[in-house]
Order: sequence, then C-alpha cells, then structure tokens
Amino acid sequence: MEPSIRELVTKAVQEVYGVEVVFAVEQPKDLTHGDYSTNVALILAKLTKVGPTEIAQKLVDLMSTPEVQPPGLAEISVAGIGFINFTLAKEFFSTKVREVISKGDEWGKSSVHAGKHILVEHSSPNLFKPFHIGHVMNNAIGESIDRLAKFSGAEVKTISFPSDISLGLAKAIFILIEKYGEDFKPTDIAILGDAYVEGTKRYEDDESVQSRVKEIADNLYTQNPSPEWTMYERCKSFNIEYFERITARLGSHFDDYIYESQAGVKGKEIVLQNTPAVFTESEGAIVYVPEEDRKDINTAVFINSQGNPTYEAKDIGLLSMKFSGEPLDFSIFITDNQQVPHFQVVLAAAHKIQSEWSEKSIHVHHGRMSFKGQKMSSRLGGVPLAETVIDTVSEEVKEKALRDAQGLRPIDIDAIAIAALKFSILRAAAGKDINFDPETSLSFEGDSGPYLQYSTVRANSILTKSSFSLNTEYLTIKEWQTTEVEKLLIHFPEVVERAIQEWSPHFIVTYLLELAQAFNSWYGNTKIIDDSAESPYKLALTKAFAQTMTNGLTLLGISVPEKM
RNA sequence: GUCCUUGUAGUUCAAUGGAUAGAACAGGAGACUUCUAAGCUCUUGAUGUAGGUUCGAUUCCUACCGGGGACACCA
Repeated sequence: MEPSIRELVTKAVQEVYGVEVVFAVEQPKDLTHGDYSTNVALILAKLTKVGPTEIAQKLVDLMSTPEVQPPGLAEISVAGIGFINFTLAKEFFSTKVREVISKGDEWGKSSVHAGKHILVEHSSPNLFKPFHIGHVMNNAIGESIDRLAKFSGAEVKTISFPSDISLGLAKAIFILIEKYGEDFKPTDIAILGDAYVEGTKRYEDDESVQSRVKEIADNLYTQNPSPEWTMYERCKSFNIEYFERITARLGSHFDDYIYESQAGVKGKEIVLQNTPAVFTESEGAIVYVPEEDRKDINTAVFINSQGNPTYEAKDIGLLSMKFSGEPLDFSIFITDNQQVPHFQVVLAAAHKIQSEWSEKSIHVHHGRMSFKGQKMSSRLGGVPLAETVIDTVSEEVKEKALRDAQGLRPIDIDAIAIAALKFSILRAAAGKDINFDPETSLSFEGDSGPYLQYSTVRANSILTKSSFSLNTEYLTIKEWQTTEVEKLLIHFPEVVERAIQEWSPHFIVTYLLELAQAFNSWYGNTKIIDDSAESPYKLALTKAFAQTMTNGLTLLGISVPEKM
C-alpha cells in the first residue's frame, strides 16, 4: 500500500505545485492517526511560504476524488500541524490477512537485493579461547543479519574467520605440553582456555618461557612436523568441533571457513606487492600511512620487522579471499566496535589496492558486553562461558515449567533460554554496549524473548484447538471493527525492509513487541473460538498473527516452542 | 594529548528533523472465575549542561561535563 500512496501524493503535488519533493510516507506513531501518514505539506510549506494545513487541504481535496484513489483507501484527512493521514478500508485488512496466510513462511520477504550475492562473516572465534558470552553477542547479531540478508532475496554465503595462529596460541601449547605431556588429547575446552590464561601469565615474567614459546610459535607458523605441531592440530580440530556444536545450538551454520593462517600468507604477499605503491617501509616494518586529510585514522603496521603479517595484513588477505570467488555485491562482516579504528585503516589501504574491497564491504559493529559492570577479557579468565550461561538459564526455564505443572520438551527449554539471551542482545540498536547481568538482563516477563514466544505459542494453541483452515469463508463478515493487530500486521514487510536497509535487527524486535502486545490485549478481551459469524475471521487473524511472529522471530534466530 | 563513539524515567531499552518523548522491569492499584496468568487493565516517573540552526530539535552544529574505544610492530 505504501508505494501506491506515495504515487498518489507525488501526482497530486506535481499537479498543484509542479515540483518534485522528497517526503516520507510512514506509519504514524499513534495508530489513531491512521494507517499511513505523510509530511509532504510540511516540506512544501518551507518551499512555498504557505501554511502547511492550507497546502495539506488542497492536496487532500485533489486526492479524495474516487477516480484517482487506489483501492483499499477509506479516508484521507488533514491533521495536526499539517500531516496528511490515510486510513485504509476494513476490506483491505481482511484481504491482507488472507495474503499473510497464503504466503506463509514467505510473508514479509523482500526483494531489495534480489539476484545479488552477499557474503556474511560473523562469530569468528579465537581458537583456544572458549566461546564466552561476548561471542554470543556477535553470533546473535551476525546470525540475524545473515537471515535478513537471505530474506532480502539475495544469494547468501556465510563464513567464519577463525583465528588459528598467534603467539598466544603457542603459549597455550607450551602449558599443555608441560602439564599433560606430548600425547595430551583435549576433552574439554576449559582445559585449553585455562592453558591460554596460564600461558599468558607465565610468558610475562619468565624469559626461559618466552624463548621456548617463540620456538613453538616458529614451528606452528612454519607447520614444522614436531610434537607441538601435532598437538596443535589435535587441538584445532577439537576446537572447530566445539565451535560448531555451540553455534549450532545457537542456530547458526557456516558454509565455509577462512583461517587466519591462510589469510596471513595471502595478506603478506599482497602487502609486499603493493609496497611502495600503497605501503611504506618504516623502522624495518611495512606500514600504511593515511592521507593528510584523514585525521580520523592512524598509521598501522601491516608487516612487522620480523617479516610476519599482523592482524592488518591478515585482514587484507581475508578481503582478497572473500572477493576471489564468485562476484560479490556486498561483503558484510560483524565485529565489536573496539575494532572500528582498525578496519578504517584496513579499508583505507584496501581501497588503494582494489577499490571494490572497501566499496562493497559493510562493517556492522556492535557494542561490547560487560559482565556485571566488569570489562571482560578472555585472556584473564573469569568470563562466563556461553554454554554455562545457556545451561543455567535452561535450568530456570525448566523449574518454571515444573512450577506451572507443564511438561516441556528439552528442545523447547533450550529454545526459551536462548530466546531470553538473544532478545537481551537484539533489542538494542547495535553499537551500544550492553551491561550483561543474568539476574536482570534475562527476563521471562514483559519485553522479553519468552514473551514473544509465549504470545505465538498461545495463538498456535488456539489454532490447533479450532482446526483452522484457510478455506473457511471468513471474508464475508459484516460487523467488524478493525483491530490494532491487523493495523500492525500490514506493516511487517516495511519493517523487514528497513531492518535490511540498515542491517539492524532491533527494528524487528521493536515491531514484534508491539504486535505481540496488540494481540495479547485483543486476546484478553475477545473470545476467538465461539459461535459468532466473526469467529472464522478471528481465527484467520490469529493465524496471520502467528505467522508474522514466526517469520519475525526466525529473522532474529529465535525459534518457537511447541508448548510453553 | 589527538581522533572516534556514547549520554532519554530508579533500572534496561525505543523514538527516518515532526503530532501528547513510547515500552518493559521495579513501586502502587485492579479485573477475570472464558480458548495457556511467561498474560490483561489502570497508575507514579525522563531527554547531562550551555548556546546555535529551524515554522519545529532526543535527533543536526559548537563548546563543556560524564561513560566507552583506538592511537605502529597483540588479535
């Protein structure tokens, strides 16, 4: 409906004022103002120096003639300081309800990026560091953006970029060999994480440890067959399995991995090829010096004086590998915003090597998660692990379900716990820090993941009881007061589109909350299954609601339990 | 010190330059005896400070104050 209203307004403006202006057609904040509204008169007022209400009235008069109006429009009116409000006919809503049901899982799907190829990189783990609550934040946002990309009509490939080689990793290997011997086989990620932490400490204040660790690092970088290399390979495959298990539990799947070790080799090669064209030598290292007018970025080392690629060069290698496959339209990557300055330098340098590397890259950055006010550092330990948090929350869910004397499937318990967790992350506009406190951040009541699930489950339960089918003739209802549920329902595709345009899942969250509230309020005051003539339509509306919720939750990476 | 980013009820979060700044939690009150009470209804309460641009500023600009981050061989 939004496009045809836009067209109607554009034509009217053209006719009266003979100009083209940029204006908004949007859902008013207050539903009583109508289903759509435009600020075009306010914009024109500036141009023509005429009062906005006068302009609005002129346009409304012109648009109100039946010949020019698109079907489904019931009323156009001037309101407030000069807004033009559009109210839709109830037939429009009932037709839409039918459309929602027949489209099913495709309802709300956009075509803004139809035919395009998008690469999404997220959840990149540092092998040997356990997957902690901060990684869950990256995963939740990344997974949702991945799903939004798929819902945009594009062909999407999802990858992860594990950090599999570093000095820190050699420190962990050192501890493992010392403590457990060369034949150690990893069975628990915590042992590796502890080794990492211990290695970091030991390295700091012991020179003999330092030289031994560097020796190990050399063997790892050169893939030299040695006890530490064998140990490293065992640990690496164990870690990848661990990573896949935990991300699968969170609902993610990766098509491919690009390892930092590969990207490092590639990156070094590219940086050397582009020296001195792009990079310059300085103090034995190879650095990128930004342009004079780029005060916002710093000089950065790409290859250190030992000749090893740094993080910066690895990212150049990563870019080259991302773009070496089939042609890409966008390459989206998700990190926390601590890394923003780093990527500004990398992309500035990348632009000079291959301009599409920076032009087609989209860096989505989110805030960081602090834990009960404490900054988190996986090197120092003390950070809650993802699995521990999920398990703890799952226990609470289970207890609550028992109190309510309900049996829940284990898979549903997990789904509810994960919904609570993901919701606490996705509800906020990305970019802001989240202070995570399991006591207060994870709620099952009010604005929460479980609230959204519960509303959907309840609707589904009614549908099961009623044996609803789409064939029911529900469009013939006479007495019907359009509800807030329908009024919100029709805007789902616009919300999805905006979330895609801005790569911001939180628009979906905000919308689903509003929708669920509208439904729960309606549910509380209406009997849906009854003998009235409206009952089939009420069931259809319930179905359309459940479908919209399910589609929206899917975009957030949250699944809907069978019961709760 | 330079640059980036952020500041909204007691708390956690919303609000493409527009209509009366919305929710939830916490606090207070209530309904139901009806399809799932993880629900519904009512209620108390907020834009860091000072200027500026605009018909109109939480939103844009400037300064200050308070968080967070980056500043060359870690990732």
